[in-house]
Amino acid sequence: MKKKVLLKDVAEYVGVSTALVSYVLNNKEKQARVGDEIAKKIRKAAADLNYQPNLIAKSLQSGKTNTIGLIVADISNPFFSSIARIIEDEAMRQGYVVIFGSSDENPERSMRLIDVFNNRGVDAFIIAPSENAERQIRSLQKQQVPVVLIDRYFKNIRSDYVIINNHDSAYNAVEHLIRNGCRRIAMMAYETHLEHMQQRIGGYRQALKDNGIEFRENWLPRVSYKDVAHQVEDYIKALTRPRLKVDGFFFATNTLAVESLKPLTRMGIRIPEDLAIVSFDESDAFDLFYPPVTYVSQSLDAIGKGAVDLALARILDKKKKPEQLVIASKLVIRESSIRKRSK
Amino acid sequence: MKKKVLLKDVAEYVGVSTALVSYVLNNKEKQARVGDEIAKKIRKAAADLNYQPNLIAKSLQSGKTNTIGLIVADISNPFFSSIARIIEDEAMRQGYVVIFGSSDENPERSMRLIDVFNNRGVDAFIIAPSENAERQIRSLQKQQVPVVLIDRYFKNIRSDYVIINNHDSAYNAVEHLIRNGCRRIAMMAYETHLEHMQQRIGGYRQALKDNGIEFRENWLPRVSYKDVAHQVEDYIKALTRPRLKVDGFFFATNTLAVESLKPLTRMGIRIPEDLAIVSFDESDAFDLFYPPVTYVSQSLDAIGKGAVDLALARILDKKKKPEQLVIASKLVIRESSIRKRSK
DNA sequence: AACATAACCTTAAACGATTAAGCACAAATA
DNA sequence: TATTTGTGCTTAATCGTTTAAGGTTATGTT
Repeated sequence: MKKKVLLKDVAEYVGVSTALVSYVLNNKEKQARVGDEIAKKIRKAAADLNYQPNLIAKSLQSGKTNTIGLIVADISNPFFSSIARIIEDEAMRQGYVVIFGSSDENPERSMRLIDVFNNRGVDAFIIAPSENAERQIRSLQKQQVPVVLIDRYFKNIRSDYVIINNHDSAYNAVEHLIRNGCRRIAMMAYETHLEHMQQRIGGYRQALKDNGIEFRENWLPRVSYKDVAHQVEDYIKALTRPRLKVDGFFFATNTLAVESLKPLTRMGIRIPEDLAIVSFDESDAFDLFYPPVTYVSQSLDAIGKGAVDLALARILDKKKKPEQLVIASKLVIRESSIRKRSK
Repeated sequence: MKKKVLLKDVAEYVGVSTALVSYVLNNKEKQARVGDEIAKKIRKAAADLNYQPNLIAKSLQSGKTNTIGLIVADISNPFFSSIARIIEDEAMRQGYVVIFGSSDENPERSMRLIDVFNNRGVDAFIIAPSENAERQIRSLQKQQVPVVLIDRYFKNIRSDYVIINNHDSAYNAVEHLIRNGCRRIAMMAYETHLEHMQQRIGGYRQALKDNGIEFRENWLPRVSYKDVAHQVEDYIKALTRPRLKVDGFFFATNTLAVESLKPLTRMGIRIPEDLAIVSFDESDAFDLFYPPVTYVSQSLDAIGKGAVDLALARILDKKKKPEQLVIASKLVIRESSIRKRSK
């Protein structure tokens, strides 16, 4: 129940000023010309008393918190929590800790988080921005606060970011379906103007076009962020009805796929015979589903590490030119998309 | 690029001392007898200048950070990330932010996290403790730092915690298998002395005993935390071999189940015909797996909210008597455990 | 002996807020 | 009129560090 040990306590214990203790414990003995003897004594005393520096005081003094603020859409989404883990590890290796928040794709919530984190003096932000977050990002940049965007980015904001090539990834995925005999290919996307989603849609449309398949609005349901499960189910029902019937489905994210697979299974739709399937992102469920689901694999490792690297680099040099990392994706082909083609 | 607006700036702008500004912006005008006129002016000025208080300075002064430190085994595990999300929401509602870390079931890492978070002055910890973390928890308690344990707890530490009734939950799960005609029931557990795991094992053994089934060490593989996938596969292979062959399997966690289902599917073992299955925790994969997996559902909501409540209560009263919350679990019965019994 | 230099340590002002104590003046009381 | 009480504000210490600037000795140089 003794009170916390302060720098002052160590100083008194040894019989020197706090300045000396500070110098020694921060390994500035050389510059401060501290005697070897006394330095040793100070270190010993600090250890004996189990002195732990108050990092808040340190931060106030130095203007550094060694904290990274991570804002994602939803930390309970495995895609984001996996990235969070990578970021945590990488940050920890470099002496940083991570404070996180979920924006829920909601600009107000995102803004609140950004403000709070900023007032707490995070040294850098890593953000998977929600729609309409441009102003917030710009504002941070104006204040010279390091920001790295992940997963999503804004065309008209020059910033550090780490993404994958969404257009090509989608293109490849859809082309893969076509090569496997699909001609009536739907894509389920989220209703958002966010660039990454538009790119994925673009890739889908381009693949159709390049293969002489006409695009149909009907085939591109756009799910809004609220009450996803219901909407998904409705769309799945509609698109598997005879009139619209599709033979291939490309899902723009793991949640869309997972939510879609539930009604598909219930309805007894055979995969890939009735419907071939490819999804973006990964999920444990994709492995265990039968048949295993083909998916576009993003290297979460590369994204997380890249984001931390860019963030730390910008902390060191706030004026540096923004860097963009485009991580390669990989189409992991499983049975959900492989049709035995009738020659 | 203007420098940050400080309290002092607001004060100068209005032409008063910083004290007044502080009183007004903290709604202490009454106690400090600030004039109505000037109070209005101050508020206006703060808004005009977009003053944002430096929370670090505030923390240093007040000794409060409004931060909760969350330490789990692995934030990328959906079980923990889902709880993290609940905790985040609940904490945010109460004006707290969350900083998190993954212990990886490793006491050294756990200790490092606890130290760092503690030196940053988190107001409370919410911890899913790893094995051998007793000392660390005790040390926090001695320092009067609020700690709430979740998911796991220590028999010989009096602390706040939120858990489910592991013994009974396991008992029910295993009994359910027995009622469905299983007699040779294995359980896959983690190799740890942590109480929650021992309780689950205890429930399993008790259920066997109460139903006249003799316990066999062979049937209880204990997986250590490193290289889980490999071990799991080996155990699955061994236990499905004719000599040991089991007809029911109870998994102590979602990761064990998910990792087990992979080799089981590859090996073409039919579920539930060849092997009936029940798992602890939940997972998207349990819904999509065919057949859907029976599982012991913990109310993550109740756990998360409960943990935050206990934490905040203890922040308010550090001497209060430790409280224990035992959340009810629910066995969600799906086809993976339902055998058509031959009468 | 007189002074410069080096070696070692202390003082005190920051960092940006909060808040107890005190000061000056006006109004109320006697 | 003198004294008390109340009102509205300022001053300055404080939280726990860091660090520039300065202060004392001891040592070296001439």
